[in-house]
Amino acid sequence: MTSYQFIMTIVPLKSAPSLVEQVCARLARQLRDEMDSGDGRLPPERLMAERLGVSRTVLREATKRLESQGLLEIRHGSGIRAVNRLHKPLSGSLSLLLPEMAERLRQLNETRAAIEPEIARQAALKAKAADVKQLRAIHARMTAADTHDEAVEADIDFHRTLARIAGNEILKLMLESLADLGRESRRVTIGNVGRQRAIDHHTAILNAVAAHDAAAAAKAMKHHLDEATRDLATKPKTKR
Amino acid sequence: MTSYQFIMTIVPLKSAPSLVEQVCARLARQLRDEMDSGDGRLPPERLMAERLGVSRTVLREATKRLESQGLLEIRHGSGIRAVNRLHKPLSGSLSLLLPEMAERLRQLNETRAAIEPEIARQAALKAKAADVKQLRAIHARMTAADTHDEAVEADIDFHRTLARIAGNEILKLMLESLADLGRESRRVTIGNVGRQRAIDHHTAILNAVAAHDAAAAAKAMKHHLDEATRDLATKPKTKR
DNA sequence: TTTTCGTAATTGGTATGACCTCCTACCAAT
DNA sequence: ATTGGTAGGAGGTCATACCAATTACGAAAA
Repeated sequence: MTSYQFIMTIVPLKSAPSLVEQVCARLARQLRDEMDSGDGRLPPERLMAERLGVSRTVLREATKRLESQGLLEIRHGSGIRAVNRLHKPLSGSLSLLLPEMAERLRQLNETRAAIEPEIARQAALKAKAADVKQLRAIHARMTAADTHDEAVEADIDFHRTLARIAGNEILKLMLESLADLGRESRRVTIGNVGRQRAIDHHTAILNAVAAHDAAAAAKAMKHHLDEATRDLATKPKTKR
Repeated sequence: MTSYQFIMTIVPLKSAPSLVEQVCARLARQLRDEMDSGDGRLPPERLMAERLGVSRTVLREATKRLESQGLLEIRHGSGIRAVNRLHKPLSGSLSLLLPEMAERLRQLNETRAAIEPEIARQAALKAKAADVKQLRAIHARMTAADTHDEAVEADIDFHRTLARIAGNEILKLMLESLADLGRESRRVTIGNVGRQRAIDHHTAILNAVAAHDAAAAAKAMKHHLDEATRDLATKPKTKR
């Protein structure tokens, strides 16, 4: 056995995690373990740093990172609180990846066409009575909306609730991440002319979900998105 | 007009962005504009801080955030360089959302079943000769793989390349983000028994893409993923 | 008693300087 | 040509001081 062979079996040492990394991991773990407690307010920076035995610099860098990950909200003068905005990082990535609006919308619709029929299908398989009731309430809200913003929020809420019912956290997170990207295009797809049709589409989807008809739900969702894609293709005057 | 009506039209002031936010935006913009220059090395922290007219504290917090977003890599003692790891944030979110392994795999497969047939379909519509040639090379690599790790990398590369060919950055990013989640499950799906079958499935997908048969590509991919899901359901002994 | 105003206290944001620790480049010795 | 040692560069951490936004509280006015 030569000395080279001995050296080749030595595994490279892994560098020790920095204090910032350690504090991040610690805080993330605590956030998960105590996620239902109180109003989510965290102690002040200075106190947390002291308790963890690190400098305020380390604590600040750690909290900044967790803010970036969508786990914390930091407010100047108010304090830090726990939030659940895990879609935020992907929204950020997508904005960086696709700065050009037209191409962003094209890819967005293509992506939605891939995932939302499956979401609708799963929702139809899994919906309970309370779920259907909630969908109807949102649907009524969208029907009764007085302003465009109200209609947009109801529309997004409808889709979001389907994702929740579908029970797949990954798809739900993806849809949530896409929501901000798609907000502007809804000005076209559910403007005065398109809104009634969107409402009709939602009705078909809702009925299929209530009836636990997975195939019909997927089909209705696909139809809804195909029509929206067509709208956007024929009305290129969306504002930036 | 009452004074209340006047007050109701006053829009709340938006707080000025902090220096950290401004530096983040500035650096992100510069990273995008100069993304092809050199080895991606950024100047030292102290120098960047001086040039931007801010303290090193602000610069550090900003770079930490950009690291968290997958745009930078920071190495103690070596410096900071630009990277493209936009999938990193979503990978992180997913790990936080789904700590439990079995449920993570179930949802992962469900998600892949939604998006990968569409990726295969688009790839079939858009593939050029060079794309097909690349897929064949990867395929040959997977066929000839001596170790499990080689096979896994080739498998992931095959799927990743289909996503690139498909030309949808959103779907590509999502698939990239899922790759780490799915690495362990491939120990089952392309272990010694399953590998030949996975290779056969890839062959069918590759042939459909080469023939620009979108429907066949989507169908072959769906079949591939359904079989993988079945494998995982019958072999629950995946290691943590 | 209720409402409004002013101020102190709290809490995050920024700057500075010092020092520690890891990594790289370079020179001297073998 | 190779190896070992060291200086210098670059990120990591700490402490302190001060700035800026928000909240809480007490006093004054209605």
